[in-house]
Amino acid sequence: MQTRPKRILIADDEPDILEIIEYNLTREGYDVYTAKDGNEAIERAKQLNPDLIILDIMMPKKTGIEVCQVLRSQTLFQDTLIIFLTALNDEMSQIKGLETGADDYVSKPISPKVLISRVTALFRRINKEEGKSLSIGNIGIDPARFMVTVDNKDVVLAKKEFELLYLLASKPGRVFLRNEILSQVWGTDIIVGDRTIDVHIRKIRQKLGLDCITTVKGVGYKFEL
Amino acid sequence: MQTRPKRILIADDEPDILEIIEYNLTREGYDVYTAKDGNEAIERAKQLNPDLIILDIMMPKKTGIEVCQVLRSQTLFQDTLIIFLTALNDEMSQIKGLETGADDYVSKPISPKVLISRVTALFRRINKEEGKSLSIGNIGIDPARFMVTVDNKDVVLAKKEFELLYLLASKPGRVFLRNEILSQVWGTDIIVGDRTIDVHIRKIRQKLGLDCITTVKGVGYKFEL
DNA sequence: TTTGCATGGTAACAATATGTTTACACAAAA
DNA sequence: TTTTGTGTAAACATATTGTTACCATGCAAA
Repeated sequence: MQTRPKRILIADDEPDILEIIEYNLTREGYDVYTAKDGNEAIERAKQLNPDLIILDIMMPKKTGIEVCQVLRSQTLFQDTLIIFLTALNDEMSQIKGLETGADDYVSKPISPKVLISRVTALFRRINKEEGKSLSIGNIGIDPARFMVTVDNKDVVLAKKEFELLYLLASKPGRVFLRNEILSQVWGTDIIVGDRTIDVHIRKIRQKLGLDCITTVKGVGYKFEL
Repeated sequence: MQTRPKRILIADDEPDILEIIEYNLTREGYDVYTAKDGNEAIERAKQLNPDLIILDIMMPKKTGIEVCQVLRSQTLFQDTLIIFLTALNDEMSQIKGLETGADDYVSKPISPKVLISRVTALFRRINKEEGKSLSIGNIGIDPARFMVTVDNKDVVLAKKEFELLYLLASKPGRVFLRNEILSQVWGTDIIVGDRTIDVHIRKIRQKLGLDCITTVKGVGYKFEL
């Protein structure tokens, strides 16, 4: 299924950074557009309706955070992906503290490889959410409605629970290592204990009322009826 | 599928940092080596051929960036992973870091947890080589599912059992010495008794219900139908 | 605001699967 | 026969996971 190239808007006031990112993302097959300050970012976002916006925090006219807030207040950009570029650690913590509605953060200095991997990861995540519902045996998983059904009866899962189940069910039978699960569901930077996975697995098993998740000791978990 | 421990070279002129990183990564099971300036880093890299090099930017003799450039110019280090350690706000090194082809960066002050998570993430990304499934006669061995099938019936093996079987089956007919088996499945550091292999072999034979592993007395074992 | 609830993370402990060693029987070779 | 190596079962130790309870947080309703 061939889709149109994803449109990416980058806003940063440093031409070097802009150029490097543009070069790398273009090479990956994206349609890349640029803006060099906050106001231009908003303006171009409106005319381009990009799939992803990469915002530097420190920009003239409007900061990335302000841009994000402006955009998020409009329904058009409700689902647009936004990545923040941050230079400083305290910026990072500041952002994370705030409810900014960004989908990811990348700190400077930017490694093109890391950025690309984050971008593709984000698009992949979105594709999954848009992907049609999974149906394995008597279990239905509908990312669009964020719902799971067992024997056509609705089961309500919390966010993390759902994401975890969806990940496992996306490749039934395949074993997911604990590491894989952590980075896919929790992200690479977030550090949580090992027991966390167990607890969520348990909750899923409990709520679904059937044993569709198999433990592979010393390795990970897999979805299996 | 125990692979040899990944080799990591850390270069930093601050002994404290070096020690903290070394301690944490060693505890994670990596083989860790250190260097305290740029020249030593290059030298040790050449003799060790590490899988990952962690370079502080600010070092005597040669900066991390220079080290990176030197190494990257050689085909041997073309695919070696490189992580930069950067102090905050170091704009210059940021820009140059981008051009030198580092795979990731971690900013100081260093959180061991974050560093470890980045390191494992990097290795995982590189490790796309998931073992291939084997199929010998009526036996199927699928590392992705961590499953063995005999006549299309699933057989559940424990981790070590699976790894052992996978090793033997990877080269049917070939005899693996007890030493080889130990180092491949258990690793070089771990010391276990001789009977341990026997016991696992026995469990595999038992679970598979057929004799596909042949004993070569005084030598080792081989997989054979 | 306060309250209550849902969520998610963690610690502590229990339960269980797995791995290792021991001990000994047996078979083959010297 | 003696020696050496291997198979087997059971005991033991350990690692891994399951489970529960508790706390912090955020959010929504009152």
